[in-house]
Amino acid sequence: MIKGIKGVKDILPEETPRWRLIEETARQWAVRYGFQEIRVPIFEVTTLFARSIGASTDIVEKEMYTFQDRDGTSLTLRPEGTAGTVRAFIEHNRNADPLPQKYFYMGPMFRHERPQAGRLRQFHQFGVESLGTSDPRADVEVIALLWRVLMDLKLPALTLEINNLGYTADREVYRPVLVAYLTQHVEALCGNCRRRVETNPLRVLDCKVPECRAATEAAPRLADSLSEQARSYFAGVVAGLDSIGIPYRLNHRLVRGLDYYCLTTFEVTSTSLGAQNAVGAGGRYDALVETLGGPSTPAVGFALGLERMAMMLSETAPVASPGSTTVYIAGFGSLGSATGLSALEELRLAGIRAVSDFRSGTLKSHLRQADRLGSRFTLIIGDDEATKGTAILRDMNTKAQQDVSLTSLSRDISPLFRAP
RNA sequence: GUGGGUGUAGCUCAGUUGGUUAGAGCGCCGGAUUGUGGAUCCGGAGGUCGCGGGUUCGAAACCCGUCAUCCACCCCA
Repeated sequence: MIKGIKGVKDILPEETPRWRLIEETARQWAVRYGFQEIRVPIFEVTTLFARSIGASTDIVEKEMYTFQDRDGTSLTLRPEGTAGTVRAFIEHNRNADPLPQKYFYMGPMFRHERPQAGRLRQFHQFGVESLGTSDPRADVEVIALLWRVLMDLKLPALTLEINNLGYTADREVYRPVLVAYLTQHVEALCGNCRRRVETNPLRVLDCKVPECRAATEAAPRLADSLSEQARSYFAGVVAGLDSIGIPYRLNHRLVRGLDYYCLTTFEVTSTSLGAQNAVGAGGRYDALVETLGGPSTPAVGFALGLERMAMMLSETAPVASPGSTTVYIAGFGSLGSATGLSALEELRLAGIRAVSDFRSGTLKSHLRQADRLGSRFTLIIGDDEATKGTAILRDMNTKAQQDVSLTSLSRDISPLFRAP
């Protein structure tokens, strides 16, 4: 038997209603906030991701699905959505259009990781990018959108945390200060963090190991090394969130895993998720457009993990059965089944959801099918009815039956499905 | 990449200290008199016990390997 790939899942019909709810909610809020949908390719040249995400990040170093095209160029299945969106923005000269350009996207992403709860190799994200505004209110707008989507879906136990990463120059001031402190306390750090002191000291602050957390409790804070400009920008974000009532927590340890972030970063986690507890996260990335060869353009964005949202939603699954709007056609006997087929088509053309089971040859088995499918009505057409040019319409709840004429079928049945 | 748990019917799982035709519930198909569903009763289909070796008179069970899957580390949405 040919099986699916490790970490790549089928979303079966029982789950798709939940997915549609998530997607439609996200789309609706994005549009309300003035974002437009963009659809970018699922694969790009490898250098795009290496340059944007950061060559020394885990994603680029060991998680990308990279392969050679027939002409030898290196291509990669997108591990996230920002790079492609920014590439499209540059390539199509969208900065020549009225700014800001605000996009949202939805679709599969690919990362070669070891699968676990809430982590797959093909997973799905909804994301937004707001390009061209360097006002704190743009950050607030994006965070608000993120929060509203999650609130609308009533996802449980959420916390929004934000932090100020400052400008690149600020971090360069802070880095040696932090490294000096960490070197004094190396013995207290976990093995991983000892290595990180060299490679990526900021991430030590984000370590979950209790010893590391204790050791860095008294560490000098990035906030104290920030320029006046960075501070006042962040103050604007915080004030904006306050004024529109978005609840957040400051977390000076919050460090994102992608290199392109600066200033505002944020993350929403849920305690109902397991180890992979981040539902959505994002931040500002003012330098990225230029890094990728475009005009200097400030930007903010976020991404939401759709699988993780679906996991949380399943606890309060609001799946409605479609049966309440269905007519089941029970056509049996040689003439009856032929007539049933045309009745099916007629109702469908009239906009009514009509189904039948072509394996059923007896009225009894038809009714069992109709019941199992949860159909609201069954239209019975045996040979007798077919010769008379009529059918019996049975209400499956009340068992009331009435004759209907086959010549006026859709006209007679349509009113039954009007909203009361 | 590292660690731990689990692999028996479509699904959820039993299966005694190794013992002969491997079970249940749900689901599926059919029947309970001729054209009327759900309940009940009856019957039926469906399993290389993940795979490959080994121990043994005998393995679903014990041992080794392997694969898959789940969870965790790591990392991230």
